[in-house]
Amino acid sequence: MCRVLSARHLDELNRHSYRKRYPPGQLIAGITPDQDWFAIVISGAIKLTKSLLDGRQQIVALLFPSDFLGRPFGTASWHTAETATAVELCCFGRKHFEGLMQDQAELKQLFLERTLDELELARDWILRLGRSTAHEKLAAFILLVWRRIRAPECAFCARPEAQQFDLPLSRSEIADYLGLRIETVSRQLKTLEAAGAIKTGPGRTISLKDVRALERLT
Amino acid sequence: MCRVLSARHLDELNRHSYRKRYPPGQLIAGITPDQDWFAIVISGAIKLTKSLLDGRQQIVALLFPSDFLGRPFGTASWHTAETATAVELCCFGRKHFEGLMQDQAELKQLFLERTLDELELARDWILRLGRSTAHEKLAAFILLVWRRIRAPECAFCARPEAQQFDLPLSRSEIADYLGLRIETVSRQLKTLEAAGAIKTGPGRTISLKDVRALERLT
DNA sequence: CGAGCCCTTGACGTGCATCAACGTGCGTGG
DNA sequence: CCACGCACGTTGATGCACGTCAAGGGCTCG
Repeated sequence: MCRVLSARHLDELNRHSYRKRYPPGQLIAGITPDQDWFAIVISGAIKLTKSLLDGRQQIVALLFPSDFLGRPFGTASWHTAETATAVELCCFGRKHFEGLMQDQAELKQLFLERTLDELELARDWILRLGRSTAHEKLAAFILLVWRRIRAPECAFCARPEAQQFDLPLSRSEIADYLGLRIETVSRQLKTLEAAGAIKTGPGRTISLKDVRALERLT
Repeated sequence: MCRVLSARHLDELNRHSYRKRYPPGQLIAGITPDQDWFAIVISGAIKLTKSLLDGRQQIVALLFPSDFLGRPFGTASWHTAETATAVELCCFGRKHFEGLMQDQAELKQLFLERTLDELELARDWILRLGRSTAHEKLAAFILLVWRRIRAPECAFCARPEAQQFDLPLSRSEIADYLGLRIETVSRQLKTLEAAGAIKTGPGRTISLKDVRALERLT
């Protein structure tokens, strides 16, 4: 945001924002049709999930630092938001943020372009879910996390060159993200490890051994 | 658009627009990073498809009358657009449309909200692809087409009460949309027919026999 | 009439789900 | 201290939904 807003506008924005912190695995209240706030992710990772009536559920998006959370303007956005790791948010009152957008064309423009980017990402994911095999999905997932974690917006997440990092999701969350079962996730990780592409550590640690091989798999 | 723009603005918009018609199954040129126009679908249906390097492809969105086609502002949107049926578009020069949006807050606001809706739809589809079985996918697809075809924006498509209509896609396109194979699509349609939910006619005709049953399947 | 699509139908194969058992680490309470 | 439960992950055996392969039917077009 610093790139598009003037110092004066940034000031105004900051005066009306407040920080919130959440522990891992916590439902973030208020993601309902009448949600009254709006936020930007400062650190951590957030899952947006949708589910069918019988309980099957699917993570439809992962949010990382610099991503927006919440839907201003209008109608229901029917999913839940839950923290995957510890999370810090920068929040605004919804009405207030909408007002700021109306006043400051640059802010609205930024939000619009981000939304277009999100749409593009969602459609990429549609391609993945519809047309990839289990190991392709896992390779894509690992690379996606790696890229987001090293991104400049994520200043405190990891050194740019780190080949080793922690996945922000548990096995069952990965399964929900990739449209698989947890056993399949486990087995495919072993397969990737056997192929020499990665090395799984204790907990959720993972080391990249052969990025090229992973990329070839996607 | 008539709802949000003043008569004067509508006039201005119209003066700078032009109509284009396409036959079925035709690639719509210019959906590339440097696309120089922008359009609204007047009639017909358009497929947006993405594909992997080895040729597997997936339809990531279907556009119906009143939907926007094209990405203003900035970066590449990497997919192709192809007509499914005969299509009529209302086009604008890209630069010109961007200018209009900057001048007329209501237009930009409309576009933003539409984009947010599209994002929501894309995520619903992620849930479908990740977590539904083949017949659930088909039931959902049939209902989706039915609803869009009866929608008020689609004034000339079908009578609101029509239980019989034509699918805008061939079997292999349906397969590409649902992440299935064409044989599976064919068989699942038969299953739905055997269950008394639909009746398949000649060509792409379909009649709904039991909407409730279809809805229960989704 | 034959060529080429699109669609259907059947037989068969396989990737992933399902079911079940077990190991591991961690907190809780006896 | 161990016993216990519990969440999480792994591993193996089995099953099934959907993919794959192959053949054939109906349609349109030259």
